[in-house]
Amino acid sequence: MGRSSRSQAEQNRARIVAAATGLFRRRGVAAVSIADIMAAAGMTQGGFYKHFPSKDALAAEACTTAFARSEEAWKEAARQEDDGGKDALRDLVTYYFAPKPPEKTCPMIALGQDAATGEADQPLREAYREGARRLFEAFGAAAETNAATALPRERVVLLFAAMVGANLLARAAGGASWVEDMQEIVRRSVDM
Amino acid sequence: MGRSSRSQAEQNRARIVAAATGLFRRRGVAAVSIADIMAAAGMTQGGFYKHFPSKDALAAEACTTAFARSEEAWKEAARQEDDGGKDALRDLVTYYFAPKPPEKTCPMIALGQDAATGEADQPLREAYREGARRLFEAFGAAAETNAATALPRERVVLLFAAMVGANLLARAAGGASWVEDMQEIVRRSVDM
DNA sequence: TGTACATCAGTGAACGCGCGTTCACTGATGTAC
DNA sequence: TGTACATCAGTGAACGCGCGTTCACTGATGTAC
Repeated sequence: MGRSSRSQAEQNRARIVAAATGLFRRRGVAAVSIADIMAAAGMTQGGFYKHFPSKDALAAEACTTAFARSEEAWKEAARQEDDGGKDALRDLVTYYFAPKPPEKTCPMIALGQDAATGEADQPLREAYREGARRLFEAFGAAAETNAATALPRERVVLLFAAMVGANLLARAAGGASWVEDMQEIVRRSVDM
Repeated sequence: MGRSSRSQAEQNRARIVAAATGLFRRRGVAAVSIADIMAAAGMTQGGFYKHFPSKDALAAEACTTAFARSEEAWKEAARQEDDGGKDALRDLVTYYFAPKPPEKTCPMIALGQDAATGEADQPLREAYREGARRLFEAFGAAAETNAATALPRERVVLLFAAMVGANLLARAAGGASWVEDMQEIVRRSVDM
């Protein structure tokens, strides 16, 4: 096992980022070790520092990736054609509340603790702010796709906050029935 | 320094729980060590296990305490007389969004990651579920104090979710202007 | 009430362990001629 | 194109450190007579 080619190394780096992104969305940054990440990427621990200067640097990059993947999925969900594309926002919220494997947990929720606890100027915090802003804008864009049923801006903002809050509680409070009711109410509120 | 009296020991135990409650609300359970807690309580590390069988056991108890303190504060805020007690829900939401020292962070947000990541039957998870349910009920009760402006149940549930979501984002995304707008919109939505 | 002794809350050092990071080494890859 | 050498991606063991937990010890507290 000697030196890898440039393109192989590039692929390996991408595998590390992908593995980290999934693990961080599952458990948060702090609860995942570099050994965990490298094992998930199919390499040994020592090679990590050939690609990243520190865990924090990877955390920031993986955070950006997590939000980018999430944003793509949101846009895909809002673009769905099964209702003629008329209820983009409803499709988005339905997708957001649908059961998903833990490595697809919403990064706003999964990385919230890490972003909140870190230093104010930490790259992770900046990546979180930027990523959350983009999700917020994607939500607003979905709300505007159908002019006939356009919602007032205040209602859109309220729905976004409610959607995030309901999923935080769903993740933390397990299958409590009042939380499931809450998700259903938020979902229905999009139509009103 | 020999044996403490029973009442002194009882006080010391309470100081450990109080210190842990504040630290956990600041940084979450995982990011706080027993050495941190015992130092904050003014004792040395070794004495911890004279009061608790493990960190997890303290975590569950401190989680219960965190929610109880939060519930008391909510009820106090909703009971305020400066507007004649007519807008209990508005007072509650205003209190919830008001800047607070980090050791008074909402436990639904601060402990969400720990509750979500832990085992399903973990005592911490159970304490979180129970605590969150009680805050939800306290919110509902505040919404019902003034029959003249009583809100439909669906609206109350939506507002609760939105309030929690807005504060999660405020904590994680720092002082982003769209998040501050969001808090203001949620606060105003109580009046409509 | 006073004395003798058992109890046990708190101390401070130590335990094994997993963490993030470093390092000497390997050998295929990339480069210079 | 072929040869000689420098580079460096990945390995696997080690580093110091802080974690949760354990333990021998101390001496004031609580108890029995």
